Amino acid sequence: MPRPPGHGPGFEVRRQKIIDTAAELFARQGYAATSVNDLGRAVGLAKGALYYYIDSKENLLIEIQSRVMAPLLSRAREIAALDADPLVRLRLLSESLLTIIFRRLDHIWVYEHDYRSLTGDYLQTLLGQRAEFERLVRGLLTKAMERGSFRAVDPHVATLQFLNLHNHTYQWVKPDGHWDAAYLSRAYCDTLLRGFGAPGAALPDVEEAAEAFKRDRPDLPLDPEAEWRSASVAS
Amino acid sequence: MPRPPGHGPGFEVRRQKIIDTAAELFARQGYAATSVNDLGRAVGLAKGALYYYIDSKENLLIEIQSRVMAPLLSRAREIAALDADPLVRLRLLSESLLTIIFRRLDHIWVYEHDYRSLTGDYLQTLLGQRAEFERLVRGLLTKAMERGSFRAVDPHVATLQFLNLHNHTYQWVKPDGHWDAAYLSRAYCDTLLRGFGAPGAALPDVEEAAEAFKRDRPDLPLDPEAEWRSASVAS
Amino acid sequence: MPRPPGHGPGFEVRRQKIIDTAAELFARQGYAATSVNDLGRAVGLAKGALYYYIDSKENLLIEIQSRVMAPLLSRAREIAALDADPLVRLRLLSESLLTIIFRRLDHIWVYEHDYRSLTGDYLQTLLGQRAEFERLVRGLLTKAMERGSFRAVDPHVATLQFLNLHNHTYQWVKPDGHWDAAYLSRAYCDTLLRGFGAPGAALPDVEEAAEAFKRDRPDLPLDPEAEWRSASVAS
Amino acid sequence: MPRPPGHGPGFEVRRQKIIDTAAELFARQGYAATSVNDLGRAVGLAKGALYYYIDSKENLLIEIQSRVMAPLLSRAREIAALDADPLVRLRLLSESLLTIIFRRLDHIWVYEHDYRSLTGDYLQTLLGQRAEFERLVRGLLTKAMERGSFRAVDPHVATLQFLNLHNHTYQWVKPDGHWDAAYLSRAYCDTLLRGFGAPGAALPDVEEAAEAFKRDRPDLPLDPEAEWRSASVAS
DNA sequence: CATGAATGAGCTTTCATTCAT
DNA sequence: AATGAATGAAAGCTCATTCAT
Repeated sequence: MPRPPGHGPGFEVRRQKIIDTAAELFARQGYAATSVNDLGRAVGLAKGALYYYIDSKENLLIEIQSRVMAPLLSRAREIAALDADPLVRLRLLSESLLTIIFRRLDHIWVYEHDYRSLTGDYLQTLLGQRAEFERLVRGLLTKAMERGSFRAVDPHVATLQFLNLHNHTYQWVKPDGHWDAAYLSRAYCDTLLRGFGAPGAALPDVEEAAEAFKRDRPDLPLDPEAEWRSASVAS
Repeated sequence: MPRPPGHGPGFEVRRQKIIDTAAELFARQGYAATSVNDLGRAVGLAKGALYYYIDSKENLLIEIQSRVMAPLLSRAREIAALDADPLVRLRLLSESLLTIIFRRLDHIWVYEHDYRSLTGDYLQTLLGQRAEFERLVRGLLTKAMERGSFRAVDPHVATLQFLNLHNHTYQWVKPDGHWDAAYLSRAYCDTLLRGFGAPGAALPDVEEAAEAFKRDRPDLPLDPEAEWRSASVAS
Repeated sequence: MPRPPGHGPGFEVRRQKIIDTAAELFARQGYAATSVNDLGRAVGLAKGALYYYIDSKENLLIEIQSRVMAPLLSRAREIAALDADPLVRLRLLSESLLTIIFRRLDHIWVYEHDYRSLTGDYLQTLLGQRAEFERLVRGLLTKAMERGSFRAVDPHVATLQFLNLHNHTYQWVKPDGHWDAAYLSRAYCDTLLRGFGAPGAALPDVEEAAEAFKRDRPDLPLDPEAEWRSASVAS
Repeated sequence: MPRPPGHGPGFEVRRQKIIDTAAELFARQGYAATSVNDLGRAVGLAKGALYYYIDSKENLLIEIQSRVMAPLLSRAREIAALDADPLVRLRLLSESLLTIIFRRLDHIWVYEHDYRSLTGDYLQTLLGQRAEFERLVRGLLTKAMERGSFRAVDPHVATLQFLNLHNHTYQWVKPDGHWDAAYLSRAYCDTLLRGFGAPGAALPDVEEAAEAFKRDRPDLPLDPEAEWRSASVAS
């Protein structure tokens, strides 16, 4: 997103801080119920000054959506491409998704709640990205069925169960509670893998395999460096 | 909810129509983003005339929430009190919940999305009712564990999985699609009962038992007569 | 004020009741802050039915003003024309004015407070009537000076003192308190007659003379029959 | 009343101008009958911009009431505490009150007419301040009776006469007429002191004594510097 | 006589956005 | 880089009034 030329070094830092704060407010009060005034007060900047950093209120919403979508999709692509049992990949994908939810709960609230306030092109882009994520999940589930690990169920319905189970978590999770992403991911996958599992099939030790991957690549659930690289995600 | 005295016979009919329309608009655009003007245009009434039927915009939200909560909770209580295997009761509860979601998708959107726009007493009441529903689910899950049908898992986490799976459905379901509430309920419970099931336990034929109940009481998932009786739910 | 022809016998009764109630509400809440709805509720009539009896909200204000002005001015003319010492006539006029204030405090509130909400012709008429009342008072005061009962003071300023003293009473008087119109009138006139009195002049026993008049004509302060004859007052 | 931080130098000036204009409009049309739109038009500002300066319409009313009450009560306290004959103090208090009425006639209109539109805490505060003022007057009248300067009359009724006489002046006075506060005060006190005076008592030369005080303290009737300092009045 | 229903203008207030400085 | 000031549109809601029945 190109800016007018000649910005000082602090520009981007402050800009990111503003988006952070916006996510917090939008999550707490809703996008429509949060005023630009509220945001200005929260970041300690007069309304006029805010517009030096942001283009519009809707643009903030877009940025927040991107911040969720970009790392999520980039990690999902990577995990789906791993050379590992589909069950293990599902387990890793689950933890990656839950990790983002735990780390940036407010962004997720906005992502889940207010994406329908978006209009025009960006909404289309976003829906496309959501569809891609869904396809990645479905691909793994289908592979597990083909291998005989899972019963033959409608892959679409199975995918939606996977997504329901994970995506609704933001509604009640508390980031500083006594559960973490790894714990919940294990519990969810326990249910799903058994639930989808073919009657006779002996499921591999998914947990151990996932552990091994995470030992090698601690950034696998969520890259901490590029965490909020809001670079647009090529679809 | 008694109205000021002296309203003609058409009053209540039109009033219900207005609430219906409001649910539709709120679902599509969000509560905060829908103006009373929009609603007036949609029902073909000037803004002023609208207020002849409604008390306030927030009151519409309350009515919509009640229309979801009242039948849901009343049915849930009844099902939980049935003399049947907890697994069967879970299956019936699942279908009841999904039936409401299918029948009044727009109400559910509002119910799930905009309950945080409520203020004051009613919000407290609503949260209390949601908590009661959650307790009913947890009670059945716990009983299934005590009987040895389910593995010993954290009942709280199990409850949340049940709710995640069902409650997120509104996000993608299409009421006129090729799935119905019974089909989805079967799929969800297939996953959950197997997923939670104790390794050696032979699960009973839940589907057949549930069918029997529904044959006897076709209104069990959702009473069609009193469907939207928005009578307040005694807590 | 001619009505559409063919009104039943109860019409005028109910109409008067409505004006009474309006005066009560206007006095309590102010003319602008009282809605036609409030009035309807107070008289137990739907808004639509009200307009069968009244022409408009402003018209109510006019009627209330008339109900004060008509008896006040009619009595004032009569008293001013009496064959009696000007001091006695002032005393009788004072009591007449205070009697109206006590009897219809709410009308007086409206009269004093909201006459400026009137527009057009009627406001002019009303101001003319107020001026006439003022002239009657001034006439009596002037006569008292000419006779040497009063010091020579600016008659205009003296008149305004008389009016200030009486007309502001509505602000704090309580009709069911332990003072009545006669008591206050005596107190006010005590102050005024002594205050205006010429240094050497021996003031007559005004109280006794006034008593005599009232014995003969108990209706002198305020005609109870024609009390609210809202017939328009010829100016 | 500190404003949100960071207002330019012109802010307070314009703010005061707006309150002035509001007083003018409220006086002419009444508080309830004056719209924020009217006010905006009168000060040449769009409705939205007005709210940059004011908090609410009711707040304007509060400020106007304060502008009357604060200087009035502060001066009244000071005068009541003077070491002088109660009659002289009454004379000074009278002139102080009339001076405020002359100087800010529109504020007084609002003060007298629309105080009942106030709600909540501020109304209570205001009524308390009005009661205090009344107590100060009554105190002086009582002292004059104790000294034998005045006849023994009901102090409450005497107080109300003092207040009626002065407070109703706003109804007809014209600030640019040929009378001023000093003239009217002299006339009113002439009437009251003689009217209340004990039969045999030789009243001191109140006018001369009052003149002496005013020569020493030209700001005694009304401090011109802090004239509209709307600082809250400690009760 | 009286009602329920409707309207359109107006109310107070908040909003996202702009811009000269 | 940031501010104070301004705008015009729109928000939720109330109002006086009308009228078919």
